[in-house]
Amino acid sequence: MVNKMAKYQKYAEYKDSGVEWLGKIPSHWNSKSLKYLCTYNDDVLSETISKDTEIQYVDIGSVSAVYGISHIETMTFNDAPSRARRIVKDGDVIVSTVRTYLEAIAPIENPPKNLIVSTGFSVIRPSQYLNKCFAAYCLKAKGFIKEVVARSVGVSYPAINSSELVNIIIPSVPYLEQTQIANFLDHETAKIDTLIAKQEKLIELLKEKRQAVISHAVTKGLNPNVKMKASGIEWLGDVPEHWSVTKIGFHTLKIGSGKTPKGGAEIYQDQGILFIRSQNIYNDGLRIDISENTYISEAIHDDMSNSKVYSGDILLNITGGSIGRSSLVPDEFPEANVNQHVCIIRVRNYLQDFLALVIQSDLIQAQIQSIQTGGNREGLNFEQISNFYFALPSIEEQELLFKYIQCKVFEYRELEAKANTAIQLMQERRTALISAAVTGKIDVRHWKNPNKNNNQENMECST
DNA sequence: GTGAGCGGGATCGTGGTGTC
DNA sequence: GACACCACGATCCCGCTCAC
Repeated sequence: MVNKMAKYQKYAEYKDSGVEWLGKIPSHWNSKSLKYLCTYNDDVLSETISKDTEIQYVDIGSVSAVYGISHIETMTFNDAPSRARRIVKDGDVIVSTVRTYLEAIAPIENPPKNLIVSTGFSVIRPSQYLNKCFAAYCLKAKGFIKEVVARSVGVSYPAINSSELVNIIIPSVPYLEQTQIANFLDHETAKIDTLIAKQEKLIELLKEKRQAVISHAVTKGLNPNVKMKASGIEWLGDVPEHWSVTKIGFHTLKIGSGKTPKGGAEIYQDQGILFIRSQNIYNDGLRIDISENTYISEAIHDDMSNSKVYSGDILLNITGGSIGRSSLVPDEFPEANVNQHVCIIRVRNYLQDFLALVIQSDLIQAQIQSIQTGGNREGLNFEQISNFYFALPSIEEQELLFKYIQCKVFEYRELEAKANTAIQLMQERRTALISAAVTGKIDVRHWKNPNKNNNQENMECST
C-alpha cells in the first residue's frame, strides 16, 4: 500500500506515538484517548416526554461508513422501540458499538428535529479541539476498528461499552490541520465512492443482461424471423413453431435427492468422498472450498449409492432460501454424494447442457417461486420438478444455443469479475487512504481542492 | 434513569424420522 | 428406498430486564 500513497508527500519529521495502531506520527502531533476530545451519550430521551411526540428514528442497519444515514423513520415516541433513546444534535458523530455493525459511523450535519438513534450507537459530541469529520474518519480507520473488536465483550450481543470505546487513543492534531485532512478525505473518498457506485450499477446490469440472454435464447431461439406458435403454457408464451413443448419428466433418467447419512454431522470427515450440500450450489457453478468442504467415508458413499453424483448431472436446491439455485456437474468431477436438500436431475448426454440453462432461466425460476409446500417452508418435490414445462429445439439447435449462451455468459461474467476486482481494489484504497491521512503517514496540508478557486475551508462533511 | 447484556423471535441450512 | 416434513443448531437482530 506504500506505493499507492507514493504520490502524496510525507511529513518532514516523525516520532513514535507509543500506540500500536497509530505507529509513528508527525512530530508536532500528539495522541489522546477519545474521551479527552469529546463527551459521549450526553442526551437521552426522557421517559416522561409526551407519548405523541414525533421523533425521527435511525436504527443501526440504516447507517454505513460509506453512505452515512440511508433511512430515517418518522414515528411517535409511543410507537418507537425501547432502544430509540439517544438524542443526536448537529456536529455529533454516531458510531455503532455492536460488533456486527462496526462500520456504521456517520458525522451529523443539520439533523432533522428530534433525531433519535438506537442505543446500539454511541453518540460522540466532539469538543472544540476535535473536528467532527476528522473524528468520523478516525473512527473509520482500520486500526481503530481493530481496537474496537479487541475490546468488545459479550457472546449473544457482542459489543463494546461506550466508556471503553472512548478509551481508545486517537491522534491529537492541530484543528486547522484536522479540517484540511477531513476536506482532503471528503474529496478523495467521494471520487472513489462514485467509481464504486458505477461499478456496482454495471454489475447489476450485467446480471440482468445475462439472465435475459439465457431466458430469451431457451424460449425464443436465436432467429428473430422464425415463425412462432402459442405454447399453451402461461409461463412460456410463444415459442418457435418447430420446437416442441414438453415436460422435464419426459426426458429424465433420474430425479432424486440424497439423504442424511446415519450419524449426521458426527460422521463427517476432513477428507474422503465430497459431500455436496445446498451451500455449494450456485448458478455460476459448484463452489467447492477445500477448507470448508464436508466429506464422507467410502463405505457411506457406497451405502448411499442412489445419490452418487456424476458429471453431467444437474444439481438443484429444493428447500430453504436457496431454492432454485442449480449447477451442472462439470466433466471429470471427483466422486461425490449429496444430501436430501439437493435434487439430482439426470438426463441423456445430449440434453444436459441445454436443460441446465433452461432450469436457470426465468421460465423455470418463475415456476419454482410459484410453488410453496412443506407448511410455511419453501420446498420442491420431484413430481413438481418433473412437471415443469419447457420448449425443446432439435439437438443441432440446442448445441448452437448452448454455444451462443456460453459465449455471451462468459463475456458477461468476465466483465462482472473485472468490476468486482475493481470494487475490491477501490475499497482497499479508500481504507488505506483514510488510515494514512488520519495517522499522518501522508501530509495533505498543502492539498488544494480542484473544485474550488482557492483553498477556502470547506466545513462540510461528505456523509 | 440508564445502559449492558440476556433471552427470544426470525431465518437459513441441515439432520432426523415417519409414512408410503 | 423415496419422499415429506418436523426439529435442531447457528446466526442475526431486537425487546426487555435488572444492576448500577
